[in-house]
Amino acid sequence: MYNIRYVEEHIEKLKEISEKKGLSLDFQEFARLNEERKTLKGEVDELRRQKNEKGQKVGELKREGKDASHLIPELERLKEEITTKEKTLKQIQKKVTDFISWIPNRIHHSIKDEPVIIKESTKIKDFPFKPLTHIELGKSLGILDFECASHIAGSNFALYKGKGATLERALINFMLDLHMKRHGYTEIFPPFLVNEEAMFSTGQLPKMKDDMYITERDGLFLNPTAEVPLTNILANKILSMNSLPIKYCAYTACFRREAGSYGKETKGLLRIHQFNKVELVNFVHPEESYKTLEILLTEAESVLKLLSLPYRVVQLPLNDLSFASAKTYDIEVYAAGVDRWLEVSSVSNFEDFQAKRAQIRIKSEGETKHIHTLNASGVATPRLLIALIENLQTEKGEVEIPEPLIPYTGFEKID
RNA sequence: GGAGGGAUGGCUGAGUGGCUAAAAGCGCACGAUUCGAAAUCGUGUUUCCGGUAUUGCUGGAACGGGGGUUCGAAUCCCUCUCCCUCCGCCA
Repeated sequence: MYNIRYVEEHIEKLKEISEKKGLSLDFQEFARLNEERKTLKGEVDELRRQKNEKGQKVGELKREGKDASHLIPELERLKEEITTKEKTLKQIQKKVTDFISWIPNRIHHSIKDEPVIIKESTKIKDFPFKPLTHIELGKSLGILDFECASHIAGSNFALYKGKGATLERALINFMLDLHMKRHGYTEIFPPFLVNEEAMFSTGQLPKMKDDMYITERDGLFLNPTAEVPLTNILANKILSMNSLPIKYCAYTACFRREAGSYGKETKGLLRIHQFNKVELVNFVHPEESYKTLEILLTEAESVLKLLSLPYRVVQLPLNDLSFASAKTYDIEVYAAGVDRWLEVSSVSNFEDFQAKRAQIRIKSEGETKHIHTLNASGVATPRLLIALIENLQTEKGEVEIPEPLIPYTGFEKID
Protein backbone atom coordinates (compact mmCIF):
# COMPACT_ATOMS: atom_id res chain seq x y z
CA MET A 1 0.00 0.00 0.00
CA TYR A 2 1.56 3.19 -1.14
CA ASN A 3 1.48 6.47 0.68
CA ILE A 4 -0.77 8.95 -1.08
CA ARG A 5 1.96 11.52 -1.55
CA TYR A 6 4.25 8.88 -3.00
CA VAL A 7 1.60 7.95 -5.54
CA GLU A 8 1.05 11.60 -6.41
CA GLU A 9 4.76 12.06 -7.08
CA HIS A 10 5.33 8.80 -8.96
CA ILE A 11 2.32 8.48 -11.22
CA GLU A 12 4.27 7.56 -14.36
CA LYS A 13 6.38 4.96 -12.63
CA LEU A 14 3.42 3.32 -10.89
CA LYS A 15 1.41 3.34 -14.06
CA GLU A 16 4.20 1.46 -15.77
CA ILE A 17 4.41 -1.14 -13.00
CA SER A 18 0.65 -1.62 -13.02
CA GLU A 19 0.62 -2.16 -16.75
CA LYS A 20 3.50 -4.60 -16.56
CA LYS A 21 1.55 -6.57 -13.99
CA GLY A 22 -1.49 -6.56 -16.24
CA LEU A 23 -3.61 -3.97 -14.45
CA SER A 24 -4.92 -0.99 -16.32
CA LEU A 25 -5.61 1.62 -13.70
CA ASP A 26 -6.92 5.09 -14.44
CA PHE A 27 -4.20 7.28 -13.00
CA GLN A 28 -5.63 10.33 -14.71
CA GLU A 29 -8.82 9.87 -12.75
CA PHE A 30 -6.70 9.47 -9.63
CA ALA A 31 -4.92 12.75 -10.27
CA ARG A 32 -8.23 14.51 -10.79
CA LEU A 33 -9.75 13.06 -7.60
CA ASN A 34 -6.64 13.86 -5.64
CA GLU A 35 -6.73 17.53 -6.67
CA GLU A 36 -10.35 17.66 -5.68
CA ARG A 37 -9.47 16.05 -2.38
CA LYS A 38 -6.76 18.57 -1.61
CA THR A 39 -8.93 21.56 -2.39
CA LEU A 40 -11.79 20.27 -0.29
CA LYS A 41 -9.47 19.34 2.53
CA GLY A 42 -8.20 22.93 2.64
CA GLU A 43 -11.72 24.28 2.77
CA VAL A 44 -12.85 21.93 5.51
CA ASP A 45 -9.75 22.66 7.58
CA GLU A 46 -10.35 26.38 7.34
CA LEU A 47 -14.01 26.02 8.39
CA ARG A 48 -12.96 23.89 11.32
CA ARG A 49 -10.40 26.45 12.36
CA GLN A 50 -13.10 29.12 12.46
CA LYS A 51 -15.42 26.85 14.38
CA ASN A 52 -12.77 25.97 16.95
CA GLU A 53 -11.90 29.63 17.43
CA LYS A 54 -15.50 30.69 17.99
CA GLY A 55 -16.28 27.70 20.17
CA GLN A 56 -13.37 28.63 22.38
CA LYS A 57 -14.77 32.13 22.72
CA VAL A 58 -18.08 30.70 23.90
CA GLY A 59 -16.22 28.86 26.62
CA GLU A 60 -14.38 31.98 27.71
CA LEU A 61 -17.54 34.09 27.88
CA LYS A 62 -19.40 31.44 29.83
CA ARG A 63 -16.61 31.16 32.34
CA GLU A 64 -16.77 34.91 32.90
CA GLY A 65 -20.49 34.53 33.42
CA LYS A 66 -21.33 36.47 30.25
CA ASP A 67 -23.89 35.70 27.59
CA ALA A 68 -22.62 33.84 24.52
CA SER A 69 -25.88 33.14 22.73
CA HIS A 70 -25.16 35.64 19.93
CA LEU A 71 -22.31 33.39 18.72
CA ILE A 72 -24.40 30.24 18.48
CA PRO A 73 -26.16 30.84 15.12
CA GLU A 74 -22.83 31.34 13.36
CA LEU A 75 -21.49 28.16 14.93
CA GLU A 76 -24.57 26.24 13.80
CA ARG A 77 -24.04 27.49 10.28
CA LEU A 78 -20.37 26.47 10.28
CA LYS A 79 -21.21 23.07 11.70
CA GLU A 80 -23.74 22.44 8.96
CA GLU A 81 -21.34 23.48 6.23
CA ILE A 82 -18.58 21.32 7.66
CA THR A 83 -20.86 18.30 7.86
CA THR A 84 -21.85 18.63 4.21
CA LYS A 85 -18.36 19.22 2.86
CA GLU A 86 -16.84 16.57 5.02
CA LYS A 87 -19.23 13.97 3.73
CA THR A 88 -18.08 14.69 0.19
CA LEU A 89 -14.45 14.73 1.32
CA LYS A 90 -14.82 11.32 2.93
CA GLN A 91 -16.31 9.89 -0.25
CA ILE A 92 -13.45 11.23 -2.33
CA GLN A 93 -10.90 10.05 0.18
CA LYS A 94 -12.35 6.57 0.06
CA LYS A 95 -12.20 6.54 -3.73
CA VAL A 96 -8.58 7.63 -3.59
CA THR A 97 -7.52 4.97 -1.07
CA ASP A 98 -9.49 2.32 -2.93
CA PHE A 99 -7.61 3.25 -6.05
CA ILE A 100 -4.28 3.06 -4.28
CA SER A 101 -5.12 -0.38 -2.89
CA TRP A 102 -5.17 -1.64 -6.48
CA ILE A 103 -1.62 -0.53 -7.29
CA PRO A 104 0.67 -3.58 -7.32
CA ASN A 105 4.08 -3.84 -5.72
CA ARG A 106 7.19 -2.67 -7.52
CA ILE A 107 9.24 -5.04 -9.65
CA HIS A 108 12.82 -5.96 -8.85
CA HIS A 109 15.34 -4.90 -11.50
CA SER A 110 16.48 -8.48 -12.11
CA ILE A 111 13.10 -9.50 -13.50
CA LYS A 112 13.13 -10.47 -17.18
CA ASP A 113 10.42 -10.71 -19.83
CA GLU A 114 10.93 -14.45 -20.16
CA PRO A 115 11.16 -17.13 -17.49
CA VAL A 116 14.72 -17.93 -16.51
CA ILE A 117 15.63 -21.42 -15.45
CA ILE A 118 18.01 -20.81 -12.55
CA LYS A 119 18.91 -24.40 -11.91
CA GLU A 120 17.88 -27.87 -12.80
CA SER A 121 18.58 -30.74 -10.44
CA THR A 122 19.03 -34.44 -11.11
CA LYS A 123 18.04 -35.59 -14.53
CA ILE A 124 14.78 -37.41 -14.97
CA LYS A 125 15.27 -41.11 -14.66
CA ASP A 126 14.39 -43.35 -17.59
CA PHE A 127 11.58 -45.76 -17.07
CA PRO A 128 11.85 -49.22 -18.69
CA PHE A 129 8.06 -49.11 -18.90
CA LYS A 130 5.45 -46.44 -19.50
CA PRO A 131 4.88 -44.74 -16.15
CA LEU A 132 1.28 -44.42 -15.03
CA THR A 133 -0.29 -41.16 -13.87
CA HIS A 134 -1.19 -40.59 -10.23
CA ILE A 135 -4.82 -40.85 -11.24
CA GLU A 136 -4.30 -44.35 -12.57
CA LEU A 137 -2.08 -45.36 -9.68
CA GLY A 138 -4.39 -43.75 -7.16
CA LYS A 139 -7.26 -45.83 -8.43
CA SER A 140 -5.44 -49.14 -8.76
CA LEU A 141 -3.81 -48.81 -5.35
CA GLY A 142 -7.00 -47.53 -3.74
CA ILE A 143 -5.34 -44.45 -2.26
CA LEU A 144 -7.12 -41.63 -4.12
CA ASP A 145 -10.83 -41.34 -4.83
CA PHE A 146 -11.84 -38.29 -6.83
CA GLU A 147 -15.30 -39.54 -7.65
CA CYS A 148 -16.13 -39.94 -4.01
CA ALA A 149 -14.76 -36.47 -3.20
CA SER A 150 -16.92 -34.89 -5.86
CA HIS A 151 -20.00 -36.57 -4.41
CA ILE A 152 -19.22 -35.15 -1.00
CA ALA A 153 -18.06 -31.67 -1.97
CA GLY A 154 -17.98 -31.09 -5.72
CA SER A 155 -15.59 -31.38 -8.63
CA ASN A 156 -11.90 -30.80 -8.12
CA PHE A 157 -11.79 -31.97 -4.56
CA ALA A 158 -9.69 -34.92 -3.45
CA LEU A 159 -10.20 -37.78 -1.05
CA TYR A 160 -7.14 -39.63 0.17
CA LYS A 161 -7.63 -43.11 1.53
CA GLY A 162 -5.65 -45.70 3.46
CA LYS A 163 -1.95 -45.42 2.74
CA GLY A 164 -2.70 -42.41 0.55
CA ALA A 165 -4.06 -40.51 3.55
CA THR A 166 -1.15 -41.67 5.69
CA LEU A 167 1.35 -40.62 3.05
CA GLU A 168 -0.22 -37.16 2.89
CA ARG A 169 0.01 -36.79 6.65
CA ALA A 170 3.56 -38.13 6.64
CA LEU A 171 4.63 -35.52 4.09
CA ILE A 172 3.22 -32.71 6.20
CA ASN A 173 4.96 -33.90 9.35
CA PHE A 174 8.20 -34.54 7.51
CA MET A 175 8.27 -31.00 6.14
CA LEU A 176 7.30 -29.34 9.42
CA ASP A 177 10.03 -31.21 11.28
CA LEU A 178 12.56 -30.30 8.63
CA HIS A 179 11.89 -26.58 8.80
CA MET A 180 11.53 -26.47 12.53
CA LYS A 181 14.55 -28.59 13.43
CA ARG A 182 16.95 -27.90 10.57
CA HIS A 183 16.03 -24.39 9.43
CA GLY A 184 15.22 -22.75 12.75
CA TYR A 185 11.54 -22.01 12.26
CA THR A 186 8.99 -21.46 15.00
CA GLU A 187 6.07 -23.74 14.31
CA ILE A 188 2.63 -22.13 14.28
CA PHE A 189 -0.80 -23.66 14.01
CA PRO A 190 -2.99 -20.70 12.99
CA PRO A 191 -6.70 -20.26 12.35
CA PHE A 192 -7.72 -21.45 8.87
CA LEU A 193 -10.36 -18.76 8.62
CA VAL A 194 -9.23 -15.15 8.48
CA ASN A 195 -10.93 -11.77 8.36
CA GLU A 196 -11.04 -9.30 5.51
CA GLU A 197 -8.38 -7.07 7.01
CA ALA A 198 -5.88 -9.91 7.14
CA MET A 199 -6.57 -10.77 3.51
CA PHE A 200 -6.04 -7.16 2.56
CA SER A 201 -2.76 -6.89 4.43
CA THR A 202 -1.06 -9.65 2.51
CA GLY A 203 -2.40 -8.36 -0.80
CA GLN A 204 -4.90 -11.12 -1.65
CA LEU A 205 -7.59 -8.45 -1.54
CA PRO A 206 -8.88 -6.58 -3.38
CA LYS A 207 -7.56 -8.26 -6.51
CA MET A 208 -8.18 -11.96 -5.85
CA LYS A 209 -11.61 -11.75 -4.25
CA ASP A 210 -13.28 -14.02 -6.81
CA ASP A 211 -10.84 -16.76 -5.98
CA MET A 212 -11.80 -16.88 -2.30
CA TYR A 213 -14.27 -18.90 -0.33
CA ILE A 214 -16.21 -16.65 2.05
CA THR A 215 -18.43 -17.75 4.92
CA GLU A 216 -21.89 -16.30 4.60
CA ARG A 217 -22.83 -15.50 8.18
CA ASP A 218 -19.58 -14.05 9.45
CA GLY A 219 -17.90 -12.84 6.29
CA LEU A 220 -14.74 -14.76 7.08
CA PHE A 221 -12.39 -15.98 4.38
CA LEU A 222 -11.08 -19.53 4.10
CA ASN A 223 -7.37 -18.88 3.92
CA PRO A 224 -5.89 -19.53 0.47
CA THR A 225 -2.42 -19.91 1.98
CA ALA A 226 -0.93 -19.88 5.48
CA GLU A 227 0.93 -16.77 4.37
CA VAL A 228 -2.16 -14.80 5.38
CA PRO A 229 -2.47 -15.84 9.05
CA LEU A 230 1.30 -16.09 9.48
CA THR A 231 2.09 -12.62 8.17
CA ASN A 232 -0.74 -11.12 10.19
CA ILE A 233 0.67 -12.45 13.44
CA LEU A 234 2.81 -9.33 13.53
CA ALA A 235 0.29 -6.91 12.05
CA ASN A 236 0.26 -3.49 13.74
CA LYS A 237 3.37 -4.26 15.75
CA ILE A 238 6.49 -2.23 16.22
CA LEU A 239 9.36 -4.64 16.73
CA SER A 240 12.75 -4.02 18.21
CA MET A 241 15.71 -4.21 15.89
CA ASN A 242 17.27 -7.24 17.56
CA SER A 243 14.09 -9.34 17.33
CA LEU A 244 14.69 -9.80 13.58
CA PRO A 245 14.76 -12.05 11.67
CA ILE A 246 11.56 -13.83 12.68
CA LYS A 247 10.85 -17.14 10.97
CA TYR A 248 7.42 -18.78 11.19
CA CYS A 249 6.30 -21.98 9.56
CA ALA A 250 2.87 -23.56 9.54
CA TYR A 251 0.82 -26.27 8.01
CA THR A 252 -2.66 -25.28 6.91
CA ALA A 253 -5.22 -26.56 4.51
CA CYS A 254 -5.57 -23.99 1.71
CA PHE A 255 -8.79 -23.15 -0.08
CA ARG A 256 -9.05 -21.68 -3.56
CA ARG A 257 -12.01 -21.41 -5.86
CA GLU A 258 -9.72 -21.45 -8.90
CA ALA A 259 -12.30 -19.46 -10.81
CA GLY A 260 -11.81 -19.81 -14.53
CA SER A 261 -9.63 -22.89 -14.62
CA TYR A 262 -10.91 -26.07 -16.20
CA GLY A 263 -9.96 -28.89 -18.55
CA LYS A 264 -7.03 -31.21 -18.31
CA GLU A 265 -4.99 -28.75 -16.26
CA THR A 266 -7.29 -29.67 -13.40
CA LYS A 267 -7.27 -33.45 -13.71
CA GLY A 268 -6.61 -35.44 -10.58
CA LEU A 269 -4.57 -33.66 -7.96
CA LEU A 270 -3.18 -31.06 -10.35
CA ARG A 271 -5.43 -28.22 -9.25
CA ILE A 272 -7.83 -28.79 -6.39
CA HIS A 273 -9.97 -26.45 -4.28
CA GLN A 274 -8.61 -27.67 -0.98
CA PHE A 275 -5.01 -28.68 -0.54
CA ASN A 276 -2.38 -28.98 2.13
CA LYS A 277 0.67 -26.83 2.32
CA VAL A 278 3.52 -26.08 4.68
CA GLU A 279 4.40 -22.42 4.46
CA LEU A 280 7.47 -20.46 5.49
CA VAL A 281 7.28 -16.74 6.32
CA ASN A 282 10.26 -14.52 7.14
CA PHE A 283 10.25 -11.04 8.65
CA VAL A 284 13.58 -9.33 8.02
CA HIS A 285 15.44 -6.06 8.05
CA PRO A 286 15.00 -4.27 4.68
CA GLU A 287 18.65 -4.62 3.80
CA GLU A 288 18.61 -8.37 4.34
CA SER A 289 15.63 -9.35 2.22
CA TYR A 290 17.33 -10.34 -1.03
CA LYS A 291 19.88 -12.39 0.82
CA THR A 292 17.02 -14.03 2.68
CA LEU A 293 15.23 -14.78 -0.58
CA GLU A 294 18.10 -17.02 -1.66
CA ILE A 295 18.15 -18.79 1.71
CA LEU A 296 14.42 -19.37 1.57
CA LEU A 297 14.83 -20.89 -1.84
CA THR A 298 17.36 -23.42 -0.56
CA GLU A 299 15.13 -24.21 2.42
CA ALA A 300 12.18 -24.97 0.14
CA GLU A 301 14.40 -26.89 -2.28
CA SER A 302 15.69 -29.11 0.49
CA VAL A 303 12.32 -30.87 0.68
CA LEU A 304 12.73 -32.09 -2.89
CA LYS A 305 16.41 -32.84 -2.44
CA LEU A 306 15.78 -35.03 0.58
CA LEU A 307 13.07 -36.91 -1.27
CA SER A 308 15.38 -37.26 -4.32
CA LEU A 309 12.81 -35.78 -6.66
CA PRO A 310 13.82 -34.12 -9.94
CA TYR A 311 13.12 -30.38 -9.82
CA ARG A 312 14.10 -27.07 -11.33
CA VAL A 313 13.99 -23.47 -10.21
CA VAL A 314 12.47 -20.82 -12.43
CA GLN A 315 12.71 -17.09 -11.94
CA LEU A 316 9.30 -15.76 -12.83
CA PRO A 317 9.02 -13.33 -15.71
CA LEU A 318 7.25 -10.00 -15.52
CA ASN A 319 3.80 -11.13 -16.52
CA ASP A 320 3.74 -14.01 -14.03
CA LEU A 321 4.73 -11.93 -11.05
CA SER A 322 1.96 -11.66 -8.48
CA PHE A 323 0.33 -8.46 -7.27
CA ALA A 324 2.33 -8.24 -4.05
CA SER A 325 5.65 -9.74 -5.12
CA ALA A 326 8.78 -7.90 -6.23
CA LYS A 327 10.63 -11.07 -7.14
CA THR A 328 9.58 -14.72 -7.21
CA TYR A 329 11.23 -18.06 -7.82
CA ASP A 330 9.03 -21.04 -8.58
CA ILE A 331 10.20 -24.53 -7.79
CA GLU A 332 8.85 -27.10 -10.21
CA VAL A 333 8.98 -30.82 -9.64
CA TYR A 334 8.96 -33.26 -12.51
CA ALA A 335 6.21 -35.89 -12.54
CA ALA A 336 6.87 -38.83 -14.85
CA GLY A 337 3.28 -40.04 -15.25
CA VAL A 338 1.72 -36.79 -16.42
CA ASP A 339 5.13 -35.94 -17.94
CA ARG A 340 5.14 -32.36 -16.74
CA TRP A 341 6.95 -29.92 -14.51
CA LEU A 342 4.62 -28.99 -11.67
CA GLU A 343 4.85 -25.90 -9.51
CA VAL A 344 5.17 -26.96 -5.87
CA SER A 345 6.57 -23.81 -4.37
CA SER A 346 6.64 -20.07 -4.86
CA VAL A 347 9.41 -18.19 -3.12
CA SER A 348 8.75 -14.46 -2.99
CA ASN A 349 10.13 -11.23 -1.66
CA PHE A 350 7.36 -8.72 -0.99
CA GLU A 351 9.82 -6.10 0.24
CA ASP A 352 7.80 -3.60 2.30
CA PHE A 353 4.54 -4.03 0.39
CA GLN A 354 2.78 -6.29 2.88
CA ALA A 355 4.48 -4.65 5.85
CA LYS A 356 2.98 -1.32 4.82
CA ARG A 357 -0.48 -2.79 4.46
CA ALA A 358 -0.19 -4.69 7.73
CA GLN A 359 1.78 -1.95 9.53
CA ILE A 360 4.70 -4.12 10.61
CA ARG A 361 7.58 -1.87 11.63
CA ILE A 362 10.84 -1.71 13.51
CA LYS A 363 12.32 1.08 15.53
CA SER A 364 15.82 1.66 14.28
CA GLU A 365 18.05 4.53 15.37
CA GLY A 366 15.08 6.45 16.67
CA GLU A 367 13.18 6.12 13.42
CA THR A 368 10.30 3.74 12.75
CA LYS A 369 10.30 2.01 9.41
CA HIS A 370 8.58 -0.87 7.67
CA ILE A 371 10.31 -4.23 7.56
CA HIS A 372 10.42 -6.66 4.64
CA THR A 373 8.39 -9.87 4.41
CA LEU A 374 9.09 -12.97 2.37
CA ASN A 375 7.48 -16.33 2.02
CA ALA A 376 7.99 -19.72 0.45
CA SER A 377 5.86 -22.76 0.12
CA GLY A 378 7.75 -25.48 1.81
CA VAL A 379 5.99 -27.14 -0.08
CA ALA A 380 2.43 -27.78 -1.30
CA THR A 381 1.50 -31.44 -1.03
CA PRO A 382 -0.80 -32.37 -3.92
CA ARG A 383 1.83 -31.98 -6.60
CA LEU A 384 4.53 -33.27 -4.32
CA LEU A 385 2.46 -36.39 -3.83
CA ILE A 386 1.92 -36.64 -7.59
CA ALA A 387 5.66 -36.49 -8.22
CA LEU A 388 6.34 -38.92 -5.45
CA ILE A 389 4.04 -41.68 -6.59
CA GLU A 390 4.59 -41.15 -10.30
CA ASN A 391 8.38 -41.08 -10.06
CA LEU A 392 8.74 -43.86 -7.53
CA GLN A 393 6.35 -46.31 -9.06
CA THR A 394 7.57 -49.75 -9.98
CA GLU A 395 6.75 -51.86 -13.00
CA LYS A 396 4.34 -53.83 -10.83
CA GLY A 397 2.38 -50.66 -10.15
CA GLU A 398 3.59 -50.26 -6.59
CA VAL A 399 5.12 -47.15 -5.01
CA GLU A 400 8.34 -47.17 -3.04
CA ILE A 401 8.53 -44.72 -0.15
CA PRO A 402 11.81 -42.77 -0.03
CA GLU A 403 14.05 -43.46 2.95
CA PRO A 404 13.59 -40.15 4.89
CA LEU A 405 9.82 -40.55 4.79
CA ILE A 406 9.59 -44.10 6.14
CA PRO A 407 9.75 -43.07 9.82
CA TYR A 408 6.72 -40.90 9.10
CA THR A 409 4.66 -43.36 7.05
CA GLY A 410 5.47 -46.50 8.97
CA PHE A 411 5.54 -48.46 5.70
CA GLU A 412 8.10 -48.84 2.91
CA LYS A 413 5.83 -49.24 -0.06
CA ILE A 414 2.29 -48.83 -1.24
CA ASP A 415 0.92 -51.95 -2.85
C1' G B 1 -26.27 -17.10 24.25
C1' G B 2 -26.82 -13.93 29.25
C1' A B 3 -24.52 -10.40 33.18
C1' G B 4 -20.54 -7.24 34.48
C1' G B 5 -15.38 -4.89 33.88
C1' G B 6 -11.95 -3.04 30.32
C1' A B 7 -9.32 -1.01 25.42
C1' U B 8 -5.11 5.82 26.01
C1' G B 9 1.81 6.92 22.78
C1' G B 10 7.26 1.62 21.62
C1' C B 11 5.75 -0.38 26.86
C1' U B 12 3.43 0.44 31.95
C1' G B 13 -0.13 3.82 33.21
C1' A B 14 -2.76 8.89 34.77
C1' G B 15 -6.64 11.53 32.95
C1' U B 16 -15.16 12.07 34.05
C1' G B 17 -16.79 18.17 29.39
C1' G B 18 -12.78 23.47 27.13
C1' C B 19 -6.46 25.19 30.40
C1' U B 20 -4.63 17.45 27.48
C1' A B 21 -1.42 15.35 21.62
C1' A B 22 -2.28 13.90 26.28
C1' A B 23 0.97 13.56 33.44
C1' A B 24 4.50 10.18 35.48
C1' G B 25 7.72 6.08 34.93
C1' C B 26 10.31 2.76 31.61
C1' G B 27 12.48 2.35 26.89
C1' C B 28 14.87 4.80 22.79
C1' A B 29 17.93 8.95 20.32
C1' C B 30 21.37 12.91 20.87
C1' G B 31 24.61 15.67 24.14
C1' A B 32 27.47 16.42 28.85
C1' U B 33 30.51 13.66 32.31
C1' U B 34 34.48 9.46 31.53
C1' C B 35 40.68 6.86 29.08
C1' G B 36 36.19 3.99 27.87
C1' A B 37 31.74 2.07 30.02
C1' A B 38 27.94 1.83 33.91
C1' A B 39 25.57 5.26 36.98
C1' U B 40 24.16 10.41 36.84
C1' C B 41 22.54 15.04 34.54
C1' G B 42 20.45 17.76 30.24
C1' U B 43 17.62 17.84 25.63
C1' G B 44 14.52 15.35 22.46
C1' U B 45 11.06 11.29 21.30
C1' U B 46 3.07 9.46 17.96
C1' U B 47 0.93 9.28 13.23
C1' C B 48 -1.76 11.01 9.00
C1' C B 49 -3.61 15.06 5.84
C1' G B 50 -3.57 20.36 3.91
C1' G B 51 -0.76 25.01 3.16
C1' U B 52 3.86 27.18 2.83
C1' A B 53 8.61 26.22 2.74
C1' U B 54 12.25 22.60 2.29
C1' U B 55 15.20 19.99 6.72
C1' G B 56 11.44 24.78 9.63
C1' C B 57 6.74 27.32 10.29
C1' U B 58 1.42 26.91 10.20
C1' G B 59 -3.79 24.81 9.99
C1' G B 60 -6.76 20.27 10.55
C1' A B 61 -7.63 15.18 12.25
C1' A B 62 -6.76 10.82 15.34
C1' C B 63 -7.12 8.28 22.75
C1' G B 64 -10.15 0.16 19.69
C1' G B 65 -14.07 0.99 14.96
C1' G B 66 -18.69 3.52 13.68
C1' G B 67 -22.69 6.81 15.13
C1' G B 68 -25.01 10.41 18.63
C1' U B 69 -25.58 14.45 22.59
C1' U B 70 -23.07 19.38 23.09
C1' C B 71 -21.00 25.86 21.03
C1' G B 72 -17.08 22.21 22.68
C1' A B 73 -15.91 14.86 23.89
C1' A B 74 -10.15 10.66 25.60
C1' U B 75 -14.06 12.14 29.22
C1' C B 76 -21.47 11.54 28.54
C1' C B 77 -24.98 8.14 25.43
C1' C B 78 -25.77 4.14 21.57
C1' U B 79 -23.62 0.29 18.68
C1' C B 80 -19.82 -3.08 16.76
C1' U B 81 -15.04 -5.60 17.48
C1' C B 82 -11.50 -7.54 20.80
C1' C B 83 -9.64 -8.79 25.97
C1' C B 84 -10.87 -10.22 31.24
C1' U B 85 -14.49 -12.28 35.15
C1' C B 86 -19.04 -14.97 36.17
C1' C B 87 -23.40 -17.98 34.35
C1' G B 88 -25.45 -21.13 30.44
C1' C B 89 -24.50 -24.41 26.21
C1' C B 90 -21.09 -27.54 23.66
C1' A B 91 -16.63 -30.76 20.56
